[in-house]
Amino acid sequence: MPSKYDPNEVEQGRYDYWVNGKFFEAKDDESKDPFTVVIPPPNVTGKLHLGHAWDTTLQDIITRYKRMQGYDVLWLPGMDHAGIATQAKVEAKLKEEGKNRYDLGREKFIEQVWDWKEEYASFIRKQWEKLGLGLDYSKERFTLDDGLSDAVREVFVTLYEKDLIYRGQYIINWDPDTQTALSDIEVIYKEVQGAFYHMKYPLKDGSGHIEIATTRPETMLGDTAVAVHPDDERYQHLIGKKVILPITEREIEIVADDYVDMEFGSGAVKITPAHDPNDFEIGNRHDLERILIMNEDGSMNENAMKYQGMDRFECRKQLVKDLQEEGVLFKIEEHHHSVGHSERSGAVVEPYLSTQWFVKMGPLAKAAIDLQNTDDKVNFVPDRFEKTYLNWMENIRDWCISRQLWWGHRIPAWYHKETGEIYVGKEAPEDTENWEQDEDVLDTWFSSALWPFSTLGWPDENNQDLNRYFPTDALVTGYDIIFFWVSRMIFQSKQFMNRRPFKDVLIHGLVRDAEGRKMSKSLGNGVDPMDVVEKYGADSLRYFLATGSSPGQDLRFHWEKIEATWNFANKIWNASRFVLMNLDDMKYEEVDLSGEKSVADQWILTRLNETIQQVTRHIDKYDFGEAGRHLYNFIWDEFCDWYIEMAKLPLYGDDEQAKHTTKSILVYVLDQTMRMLHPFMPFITEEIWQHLPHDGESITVAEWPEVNPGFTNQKASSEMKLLVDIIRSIRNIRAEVNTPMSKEIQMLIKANDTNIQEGLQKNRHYLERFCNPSELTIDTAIDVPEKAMSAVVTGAEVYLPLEGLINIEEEIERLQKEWNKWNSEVERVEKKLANEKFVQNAPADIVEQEREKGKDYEDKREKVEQRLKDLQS
RNA sequence: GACUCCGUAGCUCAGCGGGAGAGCACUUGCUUGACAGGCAAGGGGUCGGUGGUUCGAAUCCACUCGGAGUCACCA
Repeated sequence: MPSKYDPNEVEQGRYDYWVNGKFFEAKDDESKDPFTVVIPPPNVTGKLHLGHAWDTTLQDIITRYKRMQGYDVLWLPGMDHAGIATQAKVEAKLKEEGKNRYDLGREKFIEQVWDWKEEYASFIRKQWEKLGLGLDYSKERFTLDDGLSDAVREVFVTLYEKDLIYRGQYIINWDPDTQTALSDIEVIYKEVQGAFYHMKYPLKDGSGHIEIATTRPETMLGDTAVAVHPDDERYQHLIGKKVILPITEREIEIVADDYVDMEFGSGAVKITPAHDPNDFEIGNRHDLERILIMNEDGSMNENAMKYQGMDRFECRKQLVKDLQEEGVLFKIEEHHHSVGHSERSGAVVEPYLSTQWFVKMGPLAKAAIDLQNTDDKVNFVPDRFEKTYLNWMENIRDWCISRQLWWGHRIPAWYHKETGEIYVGKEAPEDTENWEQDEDVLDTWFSSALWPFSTLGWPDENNQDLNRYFPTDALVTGYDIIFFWVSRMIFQSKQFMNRRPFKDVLIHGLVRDAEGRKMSKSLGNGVDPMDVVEKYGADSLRYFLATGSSPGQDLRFHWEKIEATWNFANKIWNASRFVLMNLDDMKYEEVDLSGEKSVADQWILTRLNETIQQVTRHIDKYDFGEAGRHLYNFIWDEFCDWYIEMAKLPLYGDDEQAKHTTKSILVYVLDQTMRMLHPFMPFITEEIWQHLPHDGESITVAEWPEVNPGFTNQKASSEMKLLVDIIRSIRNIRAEVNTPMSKEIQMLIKANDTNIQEGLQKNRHYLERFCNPSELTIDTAIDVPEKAMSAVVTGAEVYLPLEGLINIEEEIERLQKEWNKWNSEVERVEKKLANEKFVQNAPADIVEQEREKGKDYEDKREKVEQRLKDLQS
């Protein structure tokens, strides 16, 4: 093994070994409990970003952990066809070639998209490989697979038959760029600096005019009324009268409607039922005409008269100019307001009258909300996101699911060529020549909503996978898609499986750049996860992602942190190198922990137990950060800094029995530690595990460590603590008086009692190795030399006669400070214990702890005080 | 307008009812037989503010200041 950890070397070929060994495949093993996770299917539009890397790393940790715990784990991979996004990419590619999708025709175009899909799918699989994800490729799915498409049709038809899907003419969000309808959540509202245009519409009877204001003046071409509040005294006399709409010269009526806010603007509102959702409602109440004034591409249509053919924004400019000249438009105010933009294309979304398909959300949402009051509820982690979810569900509106695209699931509805009758079914009507299928496809999220069960074989209810692996156990995703996906999976699963789709949903945040900004193409601040893997290895990236923040919080990307994680990996690498170098070809069968153990042995085994307990507990709670920190501290601060150093004594000594036990413990502890670290850092742990004496083919299927109560030894722990305290205090003094470790000095240790003295005698070899004394005296009574540095630890005092090096005044000053420290501690504890309420109310063990601390502090204070007296006399 | 999150060491973040922690940065020393990307020792914080609950608050509650976000409304 090289002395420097080289991730590329370590990761090379490892994934193939895992995949070929089928370690990641669900075993359908009835003797084990199943544990299922379905991957949030990435879009086949492009490459994975750090957000994906984070999301999948968390899932990999969960599934590797459960697999090691003996579950029959299924982690199902797959991808999403991502309707608008993918189609847009392919259309952009065509545009470069000077073509568009209509040149190709539907069939040819879709063939091209499939080519694109295949290309990116293999790219994504390559990235999953680089990240080391333990996916079961034998069960990989794609949202447009036959089975999943079958599920989509089944759901559509069933909901239609239950009146939960309907077709109708409503105001929807229209994206004139991609020329498709969008659902409410695909619209992003952005604050923009716009204008408020004030206009006067003349009354037909010539008795004056009525003032209205709008932010979208071009829509006036489609106005079919002006509305005022029925109680508004200013306008009482005008209700029912007609105004002449400028430009078009159409007569429109002044109507009264409660919707109008008297306080806002002039209190009169122009009504454009075909271009505004509120106006649409008002139009329905007053039976108003709906005049559409735009084409689907955002240009003005024939109803816009002389503006026909102009783009909507160009029309706005020209119209404003014309209206100003006519004196209709008399004021333009600056106005800050939010305007909807297409999530995909960025185009300003047009509220647009259109015939579309909708999911009636009321009953579905109610069932999903009610589910949360049952034992079958979805457990959100962190739980605050349940509130986010419920808030949204409670205020949900019907879901527009048809999209004017070609790439996606074609809506299973046919229209009779002559009668116009609608037929909805999984297959085309038999007399197919008389029918035309709906041209549109379904919202991508319509199919993703079925993902947890459609991937497992539904609607075939006898499917084995479905029966064994559904409901799934955990879903991991970012808070940004709770509405898009999580909530929709819940209500669809409730509707079709009558169960929750997953027990737990682990919500994480967003990856941001070092300054806390979102990573975006326009800012150019994105980091490619593959670059990180290239430079520092997948293990470093994964450990950073898993431990860099707490559940639900965002995560800032810092190269320095990745580097720090690499250092950790390098530390592990070298510790393992040390262990391996000292094993002398020890075989797995030769590992033997039954021999007599040193304090260090007993201590490290005790700490290992505690670490197993903590790490397991934290992973169970999805607290990967805490789990990682326990491992980090155990490996670096305890195993490397102390145990390995202490193990060098027996290893370099000639007690063969002790040597064998030490080697066994090194192997055992390292093995157990590598297992716990494996879900976080799969590559390096597998590499090390393979080098260690081991049993089994791969650490991926090794058993998760369990606490061994026989190994916990508190007495050894306190003996160890005393040794560490003494060693530290001596190092401390050496540093204080600039006496390097290489220089031998005399050491006197005064033990508080004979027990302690015997313990220290037994372990004096450690003190000799770590402190380098010229002479080491351990006794309960010692003659304290006049000129000496001293330290007080729990159970003992340390004296280092350092004549010539010691500055009495400085030493007195130092001791004075120490005395102050102990004194304030004593006072604090005394005050606490003097408080009757504390003694009465606090738990007994806490009170007892305080009493013991108090004794210890008093003892230390007294010893420091005595030392001060000696020096000052 | 409703809701949520964050404010802890110079920086990035843990901890979330019983004595302030980590990584990086900083200071000093070290050719210690795994690692100088290392080892050893150290400096550094009235845990945003004010009240309250409690024997005890960084941790729970209320208010408040500052930052971020989600949803709704926006003629």
